[in-house]
Amino acid sequence: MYLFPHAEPDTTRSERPVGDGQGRVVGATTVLFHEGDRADALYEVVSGVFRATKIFQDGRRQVVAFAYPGDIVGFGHGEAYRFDCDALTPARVQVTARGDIGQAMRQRPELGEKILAMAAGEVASMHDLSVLLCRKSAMERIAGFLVSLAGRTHKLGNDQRVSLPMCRADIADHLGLTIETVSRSMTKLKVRGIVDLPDRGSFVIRDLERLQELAECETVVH
Amino acid sequence: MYLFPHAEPDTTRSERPVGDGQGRVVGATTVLFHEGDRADALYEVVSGVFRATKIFQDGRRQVVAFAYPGDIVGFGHGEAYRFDCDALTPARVQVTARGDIGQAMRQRPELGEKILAMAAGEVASMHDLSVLLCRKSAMERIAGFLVSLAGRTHKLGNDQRVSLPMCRADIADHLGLTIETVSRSMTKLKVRGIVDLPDRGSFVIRDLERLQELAECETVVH
DNA sequence: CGGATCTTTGAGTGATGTCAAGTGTTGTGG
DNA sequence: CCACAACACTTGACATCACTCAAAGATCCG
Repeated sequence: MYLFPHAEPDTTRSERPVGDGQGRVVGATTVLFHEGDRADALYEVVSGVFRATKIFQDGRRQVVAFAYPGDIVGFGHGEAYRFDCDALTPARVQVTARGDIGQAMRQRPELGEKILAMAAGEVASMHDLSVLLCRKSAMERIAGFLVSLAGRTHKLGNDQRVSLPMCRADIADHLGLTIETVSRSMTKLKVRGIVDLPDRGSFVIRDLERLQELAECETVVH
Repeated sequence: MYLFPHAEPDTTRSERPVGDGQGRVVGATTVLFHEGDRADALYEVVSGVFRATKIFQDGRRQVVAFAYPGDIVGFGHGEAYRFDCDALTPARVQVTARGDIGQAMRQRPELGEKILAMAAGEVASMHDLSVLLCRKSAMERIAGFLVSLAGRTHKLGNDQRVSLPMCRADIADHLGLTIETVSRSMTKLKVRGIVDLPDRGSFVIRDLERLQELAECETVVH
């Protein structure tokens, strides 16, 4: 269900939309927008995974969020986008020009409540992130992150292969750790038999209960 | 300017509103709501400072936000509030019953855009928090926090006394540090002549430039 | 004045960051 | 199909920063 199914995809960008009624199709590494660009569109992820990244002068990077199908990116910005956003996998997005929102709301006031709900979702996920960052140990953050990923991809159970489309550096910059610490923590989880790491791009939860114990604080699953 | 100036204050709570047209008056330590309460009202801070706190099973605490005049609390929750909120100082809040929002939006669709802006502000402040938490060193977090406080109270300059209504434990739990580390970092800032700490409840920036250098990454000032 | 609470300061420890080397994987061009 | 380069990931050794535990000031409030 799209909030604004009548909205035209934004054709002013370099990546041309492929009109198939399913929204714009983009390849991996496609940039949706850069920090500082005029925030003139919302993107609902239809398929694939996106990465929202903020880069600081000193070269440090924060991965603000990973966006999965159903998530909306480009919300909660003012005039300009506050971070870069690019695709980690081939993906599809539903684009809504921002100007259309006010218009749509005037026509269909009940949309306001949907927008409220969207806002709540966005704020909630930021809460989750800051909760994750406040957890003291690297292990807790990693465990929490993996549980959250499994939940978002509807594979929150034992022995299901969960895709891990982001690299270690992305995870590290998301959790405020180094790639070495991420690697060591994951290895430790593997050695303890809590997860399996069949290859770079995926993981399997072998003992969800213990993983959740490690994650400790209630992990909000979307 | 209030979004819903016609809204009646919520009279169902233990703290009775004092109807003076300026919203409800509350004393320090007054609880606006607890985590888990039905999220049926928004609160705009008119004066004073509030604290949003999340407490975990293991006893750890996260201070999700400090709310200053102009800030809106109670936004971005679903059915139930996601954290506790109480006053750090005597304060006034403008209360809007949540049911009134949908109603108000139907009547005045242009409100939708205001709500969008509110959501943007809420999301932005959560971004800022996670940025703060990702900064590696304790010093950067403290410096960033002090700069942010000075900005929010419109005293972002040298030699102005800025109120510090929250205790060290609140700061620590906000920044993901311990009170000892907070204390040591503040002392170090004082020794270096960057800030002055005339008493518990306030600080004075003596060298804004150096403080901002320590905070490094762009600190968004509200 | 005295107790309670908050804050500061000190000493020691441990987790995570840093630096560095080594292994594995992917993709390209011969 | 293989060789090689580029990149991603893992592992190890060491250093450092922040946490823990402990005690000693400050400040507040009766």
